[in-house]
Amino acid sequence: MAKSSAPTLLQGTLDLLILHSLQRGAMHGYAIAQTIHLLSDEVLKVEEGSLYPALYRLELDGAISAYWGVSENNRKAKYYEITKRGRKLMAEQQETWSRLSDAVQRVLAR
Amino acid sequence: MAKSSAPTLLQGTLDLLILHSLQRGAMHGYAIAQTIHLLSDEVLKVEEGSLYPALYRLELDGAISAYWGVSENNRKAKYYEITKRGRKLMAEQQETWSRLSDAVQRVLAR
DNA sequence: TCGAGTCCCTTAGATGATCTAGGGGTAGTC
DNA sequence: GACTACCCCTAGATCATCTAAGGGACTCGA
Repeated sequence: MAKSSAPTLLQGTLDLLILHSLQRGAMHGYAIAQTIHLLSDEVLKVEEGSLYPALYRLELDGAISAYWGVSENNRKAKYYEITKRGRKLMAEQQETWSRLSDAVQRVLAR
Repeated sequence: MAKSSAPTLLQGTLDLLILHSLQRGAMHGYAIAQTIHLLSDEVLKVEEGSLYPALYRLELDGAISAYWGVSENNRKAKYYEITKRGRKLMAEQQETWSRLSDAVQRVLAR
């Protein structure tokens, strides 16, 4: 029962992190994972088996759109852009995240 | 796909919140849920269907121990106490929570 | 030129926390 | 006598994430 391995992500934050990354412009999946890893000072790690299904979900939902291109390393890569709907979704999720994480902080502080 | 209803809890924080609540002394389940609700300024809401299985898990794991008693309202109630093992677990989970939520904050701030 | 390493994508299946939605019993109050 | 608040329990579903696999293509050093 005791889960020994440290989690690499907080449940429920992946979509938000992805959408936030895409705000700076189109990126391919692999780069999104790297960006999150780096911007979090290597604390957060997005597994590929989590990332790609999440991208698929977000695309289905209309939050992002995809097109095939070529990466800086000259490899075929699927680029994602955030849509208007995606920006709205991101704002909502960021608001929710703030509300809840602040609430947890409050409880733990008392 | 679009989940419309606002979540009432951050996934992965329930055990931590419960253990933290029990630090002040023994409490019965119903009161734990109320405490979390109140201390979070009514933002966090613990459903009974989440709470009791979590208490059962924690007891199985040896993080808390239980005994039957009578509540302030003169009702039969199951009281829980945090164990030494539970305090250790709580410290670890609090550390993990801080690390990860800070990391999310960092990413979102950039 | 060949092998290793990195880059990039995909997917099936397992896992596990939480919620939904039911159940039931008891005490106090109108 | 009914109603409300208090208190506990559990089966089943849901859903995000991870594990673990597989594959193709480019680059660079030996």
